[in-house]
Amino acid sequence: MRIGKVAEGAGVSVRALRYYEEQGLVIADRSPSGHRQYPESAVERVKFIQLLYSAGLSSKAILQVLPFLDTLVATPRMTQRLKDERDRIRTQIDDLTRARDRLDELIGLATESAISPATCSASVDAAT
Amino acid sequence: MRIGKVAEGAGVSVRALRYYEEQGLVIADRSPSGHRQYPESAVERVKFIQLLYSAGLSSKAILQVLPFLDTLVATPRMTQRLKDERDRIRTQIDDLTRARDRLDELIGLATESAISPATCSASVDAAT
DNA sequence: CTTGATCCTCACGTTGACGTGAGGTTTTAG
DNA sequence: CTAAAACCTCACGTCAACGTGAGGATCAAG
Repeated sequence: MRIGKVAEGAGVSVRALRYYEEQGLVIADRSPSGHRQYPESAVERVKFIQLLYSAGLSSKAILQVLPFLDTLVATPRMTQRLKDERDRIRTQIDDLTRARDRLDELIGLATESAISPATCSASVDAAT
Repeated sequence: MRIGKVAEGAGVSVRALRYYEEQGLVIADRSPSGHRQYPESAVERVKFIQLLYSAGLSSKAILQVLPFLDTLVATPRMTQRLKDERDRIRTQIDDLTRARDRLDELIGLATESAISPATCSASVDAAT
């Protein structure tokens, strides 16, 4: 597979794939002419990388976790990193949940005050 | 209240408070000598701003929803913005939850392979 | 053989929320 | 009164994950 197809399949840009290689996250063979050659599995791998990025992991953090996908052997260091990141994600979920609840409150108040057409006409009626 | 106390109370840097003012998120009076003067309520306000930042809102987005806190009057535009951001946070929570679950899987596999001391000695026993 | 699509390697540009001095004034504790 | 602490305004630095040309080679189709 060439880079364009992988990009399309994984839903990322070609530039992103080159960047991932630069970071050591994806390894690509080269054709004699220098074009990158990816195995089919690269698409899934990149999707997983994207998942971790969207979860807020840095390239370095991903780099420390990815080898496990390949070898299925975890050093204590890798296991710890996995747990650390999971815990970080947990607290971030909690933060987001709090923020969402606060926004829900505000939206409640906002839509309440938005009934003002009726409320307003009522008070206008009362005023007249 | 002066800037240092607000920073301490809200758990942010002095620089951050100046930045918030620059963005129009916090308004501060000035003493005759030019020092910023905040009302007590500034601490809670800044905490709320931090909550929104940590939820991924940009300064501009915060600027569009904050007036509601002051006036308790929401324009349709503000209400829509509130809903948009809440929905964005919802999907982000979903993304994070998926990522957390994937990591939990991996941690499961990792700790499983980490029982290898016993497993290993067992297989060593079997091998001998 | 040619041309348009795809690929390559530099290498600088972008964005947001601050960090970090530089150089100077004001406040406060003793 | 004096020194340290706190404050002020510029204004440049940072960091990560790419975006965006520049300038050129390679590939697939007709």
